[in-house]
Amino acid sequence: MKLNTKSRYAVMALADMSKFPLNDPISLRDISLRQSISLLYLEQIFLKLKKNDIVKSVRGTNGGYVLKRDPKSIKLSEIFQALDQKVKTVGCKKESKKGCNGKLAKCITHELWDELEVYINNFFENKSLNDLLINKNRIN
Amino acid sequence: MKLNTKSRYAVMALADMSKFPLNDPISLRDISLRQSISLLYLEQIFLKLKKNDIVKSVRGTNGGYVLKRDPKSIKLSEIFQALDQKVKTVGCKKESKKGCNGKLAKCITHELWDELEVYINNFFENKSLNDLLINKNRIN
DNA sequence: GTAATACTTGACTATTTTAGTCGGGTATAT
DNA sequence: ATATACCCGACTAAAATAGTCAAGTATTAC
Ligand code: FES
Ligand code: FES
Repeated sequence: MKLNTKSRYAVMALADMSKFPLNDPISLRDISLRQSISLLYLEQIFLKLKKNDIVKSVRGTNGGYVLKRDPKSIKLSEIFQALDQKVKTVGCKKESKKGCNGKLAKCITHELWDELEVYINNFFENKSLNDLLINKNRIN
Repeated sequence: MKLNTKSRYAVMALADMSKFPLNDPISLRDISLRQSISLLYLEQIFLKLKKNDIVKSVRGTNGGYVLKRDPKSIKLSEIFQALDQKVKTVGCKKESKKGCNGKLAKCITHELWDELEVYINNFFENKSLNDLLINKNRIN
């Protein structure tokens, strides 16, 4: 089980932003330099964050992105969702009656994996952007 | 975040086995048929389970695999480990002093991802094969 | 003793996913 | 005007996944 870079970078970038005065637009270029994330990749990521109302954009010189809400109210689960990222531990389609084996009942392990999915989603549900900043006295 | 089929099948196959009288060898062919998992793939999986002392093999006619220990004592974490499967949510090498950004300190989000890793591993650590069988009255 | 069953092992491969890049935009402040 | 910075779709190299294949060996049943 691996976490992909897109989600990781998204959280990293947003965490970076929330260390600065809110309402001040922050350019992706700055984030890119500070966090060593490819600018072009960040653009892709932020487009999705914007579409999902997590940030808003300010165009033109001195433009950039601004957090749309208080970091306290931005849950990690929202960020993941914004990037179309899902925790998928079951092998079947949840909506379907069929199991991962193609048969008409769910397999022996279905319940287990479902439980795991809920368990992991819980983690994301209970973390806000703000929770990352408790250590305000860090350098990076 | 996705779970791969190898881990999923491994647990499924072992769960299948633990529903039958222990000490009776069960052939992969049977498991393959019952659980609709490719026989050739199962062979690959069981080789690793064997190397990691989770099952033992009995060759020849009426042979198959036998659980080496009580299902109560086989933790999911062991099964995953046997298949070289790791939960990896951090972007960096844990042992290294460097962060995922190549810099000399760990990044802003490192602690978060590390926490998540521990959290997920906990789930696997606290589940045994036996926990899957509480519903003994299932068909599949 | 020979056939059938079933494990053993390493190598190989198609497909999918990931982790980005590229090109050509548009809007805004100075 | 011009530089900055967001916007957007399409593209691609590389890695991971999900298997398959070939060529065995050991054991039991007849
Ligand atoms: S995981 Fe849902 S049926 Fe197997
Ligand atoms: S995840 Fe470890 S340094 Fe970024």
